Amino acid sequence: MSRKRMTKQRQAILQALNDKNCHPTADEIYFEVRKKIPNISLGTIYRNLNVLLEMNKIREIYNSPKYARYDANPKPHYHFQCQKCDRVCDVHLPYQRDLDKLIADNELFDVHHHTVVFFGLCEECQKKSKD
Amino acid sequence: MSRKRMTKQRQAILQALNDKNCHPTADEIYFEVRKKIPNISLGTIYRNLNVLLEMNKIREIYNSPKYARYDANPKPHYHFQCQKCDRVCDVHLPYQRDLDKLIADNELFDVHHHTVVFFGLCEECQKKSKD
DNA sequence: TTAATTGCAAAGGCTTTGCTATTCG
DNA sequence: CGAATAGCAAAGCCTTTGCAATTAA
Repeated sequence: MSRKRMTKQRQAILQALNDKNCHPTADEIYFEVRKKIPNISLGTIYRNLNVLLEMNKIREIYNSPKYARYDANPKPHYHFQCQKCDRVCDVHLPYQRDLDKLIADNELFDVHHHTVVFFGLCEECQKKSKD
Repeated sequence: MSRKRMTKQRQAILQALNDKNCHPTADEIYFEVRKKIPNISLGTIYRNLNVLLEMNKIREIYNSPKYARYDANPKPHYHFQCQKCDRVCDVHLPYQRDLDKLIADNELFDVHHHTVVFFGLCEECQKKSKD
């Protein structure tokens, strides 16, 4: 990893992210930062977000897969995703319905359901990393 | 919603999804189904997956946002996403570290962490829907 | 000075869509 | 027969990347 600078663009992006209480998309950050740096480009936004991720200054929400995955079981249940091979499997932990109620009671949201995804290494990738 | 048919293509896609124990991407389904219907097109795969979603025969994993969202807080915590306006906010429920251990003890996965996302209506969208 | 970074524009990669021909019911 | 669906290809949309000019350290 190369030595990182703190450019005014990178500074402004981090600032914009800190000012938002909800979690913006790259595009929303772009519009926010353009108030201060009108000619900043969207490419710069994306590049800086990726640098800030590398530096562990920010997080990407969900670490979700870059493209859709489908499940033939429509009942709510939890998943595991391997961080190495991206495989997604079911997890045998019953759906915790009381969590929805807990949130609904403590926040102003009207909660319908929730999803849980565990991340780590699947059996096969654990074996491979021992080689 | 229009009256749905059960074409051999739709049938084969559903079959392929049921046969996989892990959760495939559209592309993986495409390659699987082509063994039976060699000239099926990727557009048909996507269109049918969307129809099957509408019919509640299958689920899309995560219901995650279509594009990345960023978070200035790198510590693990849970999120709420509004199903109407897509806004993503923090939820004040402490990270349940014991869940990771529970899964690691009961499955063959090496679990590092997990994410939780609650879905429902945010305060503003609840108000709007009363109008 | 010089390696990192920016802007711009083009390219990538997954997903959707328009159109015509087919096919299920 | 008529509406829904398939195939094909083009378009869309978010994100990444190549390149020459600029800038932080």
